[in-house]
Amino acid sequence: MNNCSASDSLGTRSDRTAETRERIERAALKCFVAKGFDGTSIREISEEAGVSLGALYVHFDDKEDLAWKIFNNGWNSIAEEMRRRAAGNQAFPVKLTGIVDCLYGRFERDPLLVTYIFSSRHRYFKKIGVHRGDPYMVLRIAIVGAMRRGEIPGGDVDLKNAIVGGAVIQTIDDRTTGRLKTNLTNLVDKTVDICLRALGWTGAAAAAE
Amino acid sequence: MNNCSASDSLGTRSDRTAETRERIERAALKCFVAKGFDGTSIREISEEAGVSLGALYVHFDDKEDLAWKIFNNGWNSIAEEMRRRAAGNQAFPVKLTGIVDCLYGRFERDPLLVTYIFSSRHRYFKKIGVHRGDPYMVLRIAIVGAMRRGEIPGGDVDLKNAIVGGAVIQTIDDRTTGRLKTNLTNLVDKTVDICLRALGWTGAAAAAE
Amino acid sequence: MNNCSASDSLGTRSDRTAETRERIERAALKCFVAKGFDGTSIREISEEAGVSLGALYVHFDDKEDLAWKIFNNGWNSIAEEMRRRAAGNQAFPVKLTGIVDCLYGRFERDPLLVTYIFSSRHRYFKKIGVHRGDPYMVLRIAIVGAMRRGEIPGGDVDLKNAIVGGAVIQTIDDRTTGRLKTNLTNLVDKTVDICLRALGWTGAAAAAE
Amino acid sequence: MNNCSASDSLGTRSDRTAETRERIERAALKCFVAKGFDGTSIREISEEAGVSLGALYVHFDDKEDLAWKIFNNGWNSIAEEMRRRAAGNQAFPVKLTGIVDCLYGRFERDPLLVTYIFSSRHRYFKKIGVHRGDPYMVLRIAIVGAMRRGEIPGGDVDLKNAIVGGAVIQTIDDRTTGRLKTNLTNLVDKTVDICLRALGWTGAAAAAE
DNA sequence: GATGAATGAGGATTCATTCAT
DNA sequence: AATGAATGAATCCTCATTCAT
Repeated sequence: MNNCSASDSLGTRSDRTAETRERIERAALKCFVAKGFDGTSIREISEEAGVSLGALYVHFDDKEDLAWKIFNNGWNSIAEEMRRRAAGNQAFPVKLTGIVDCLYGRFERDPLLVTYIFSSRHRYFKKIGVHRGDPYMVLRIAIVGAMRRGEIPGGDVDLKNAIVGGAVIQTIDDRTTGRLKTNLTNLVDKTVDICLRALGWTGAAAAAE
Repeated sequence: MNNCSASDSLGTRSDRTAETRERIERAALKCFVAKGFDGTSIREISEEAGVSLGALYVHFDDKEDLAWKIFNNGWNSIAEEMRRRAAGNQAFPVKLTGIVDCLYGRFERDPLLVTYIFSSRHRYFKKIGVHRGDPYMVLRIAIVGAMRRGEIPGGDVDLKNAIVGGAVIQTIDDRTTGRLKTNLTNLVDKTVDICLRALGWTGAAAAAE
Repeated sequence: MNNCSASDSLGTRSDRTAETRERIERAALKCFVAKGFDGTSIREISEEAGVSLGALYVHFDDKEDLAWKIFNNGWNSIAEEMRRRAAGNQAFPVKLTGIVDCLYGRFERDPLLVTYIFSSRHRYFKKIGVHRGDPYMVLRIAIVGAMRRGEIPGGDVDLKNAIVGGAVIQTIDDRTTGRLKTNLTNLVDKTVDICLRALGWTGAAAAAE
Repeated sequence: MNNCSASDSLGTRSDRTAETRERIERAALKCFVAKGFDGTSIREISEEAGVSLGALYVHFDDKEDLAWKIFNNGWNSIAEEMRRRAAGNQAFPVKLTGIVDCLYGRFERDPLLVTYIFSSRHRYFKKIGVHRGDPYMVLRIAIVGAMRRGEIPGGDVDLKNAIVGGAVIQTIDDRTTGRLKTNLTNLVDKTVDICLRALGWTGAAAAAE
């Protein structure tokens, strides 16, 4: 029924296959953010994606698999970028800036994905457990490292981690709900400053001496 | 709590009516937190509450009404307590301590309710709008007040509000997921300290001079 | 809870009881006509009647019993009046006028009841069967009598009965739906004239000779 | 009726789809006539049709949509045939014969449909309104035409329309309830005669002169 | 008699999933 | 790979009826 000529914009079969899969994922993302996982039906996703109902099951095992793959890809991709930017021997403020910039930048480039990741993360905590490389841990490791090196005072790692993590998440949340009007990429430095102060970072003073 | 007659543990008819309603609300709360609104069936709630399926509709219009009333009561109750504790001419640290203590205390006394409130709040933002007296605004007003009085430096109210608010919410979240093991009531002072530092509060230094 | 003094407008207990029953019947009548038997709930009836839900079961066995009693009382009452007006040795036109006048008059005095009777009659045909005295039969007997006496030509009793009966019923129906605007009591004579002509009545011509 | 391939009694997919839809409509028709709209459950219809419960919602929006489509198709189909048979310059008796023959013929060929149409028509009067081409109006227009041409005396169009219309409807009704035993197609001429007499038609006399 | 909370069977509808084409 | 009709379990909700007060 589909006779594709050589001049089609998407030539090969696998190109088209991948494109369909992509369309389904984007449609699902949009629906899940708007109405939640349970509030979204397979039919809605297929309509939003402009494909048939059955097409979904060609590319994904089931609805849960679809939601999971979108989450997991995004979660891992964010984690990977955060790890990269917080790696090495950079000073803590540089690492923190990398982490915040990664999240804020992602959000402004793809708000749907970041919103989905953060709002559905609880659903998958049991499944993903806690890995050295997940976003929570990347921040935690950076904080512990800063403490070890004396960049910030020690103690209460879990509390400080929660507070700095929550600060970033809530900023994104407030941006989504409209309470924050500024493009987040412009707030990276201020956010980092406030978090550094919260953590008792005194490097600037030291540097200034 | 009940005026019981000699012949029955729950005397009057209206006592029993109120008790049934209460049972349904607690059961719904438990289910909603465990499985989400859409993931919870009316039947599960009624079984958890130990009442018939139909009893639910004697006390609430529908499932949505039930969820809304639980949320709204809790939200208003928390807001009311926060307002009370942040009112008057107290110094900013005192107000902030009141706010944090209110939330942490509530959580430890009724974790289900606080978890439900915070995890379902997005669902109701459109419905409740932003009022002078809601939890978000109580904190914001305290921050603005502190800036006016020179207790903390000015600027970026929305960002600072997000950060401090997020800090508290995430602390509660981490407590729920087990990342934080300490009873939150023991973390009030430390949390307030960190938040004060984040906000650039210099009162202690000033006081020390 | 009800302490009725001697000065109450409805003094005795049985007066009040009868009044409640009446209120329920009228409320049910209104609801049944508006939304049908199945489309009307017991709760709606009790609200329309201004009594409690349970009150209904004090006066009637169940919903079906309520509907039946309203129907049966009305049906018998109409039949009884029709029998009386079509009785005796009067000329056929007089009898027919009595029948039509009875139905049209009833309708204009109590449209709800007559509408209910005619629209729910099929529901009860099995239960009431065909009696010598029911409305259908009263008309049929009058027609047969007129044939016997030579007032109208013979033959096709069932067809003629259907046609004359349908004529009257449809007139009422058209009045209900608004297709007929004239008060039916003003249409009695014309209706009778048309029916007489339909039945081949020649008495007027004979009388005129 | 179906183009069957060699390998299957119902060839194409769309053939089977249409057949399923048909089966559901016939099953619904049977149930609605037997037990009324409200008295019929979706499950009963699906069982009668020999399809799954969900199949109903593949072909119709909901129960109401199903009932409406059956009614509307039938109503329009009858109206269309009546219009055709009452069209042109034929003499009034011919037109009336066409109308009555159409209804009686339909009834004897498909009693279920005609019974359903007439017994559920009130339910849809608001929705369909009054159109030039609906069954009521076809008769009315024929009567008005006959008056204009002097075939029958003038006056009281609405009343006469009601009476003739009611005559036909009641005949069908009496046939359904068993009060009339004769096949209606044999009663067309007699019915028309009686109705013509009711309307004061004198053409036969004139023709006889 | 009157009340209305409580019951639970039954009804309409949705929805993830399958499978023949 | 893509389609969409078909399935039937599961869900929300309604409703007649009961019964303790």
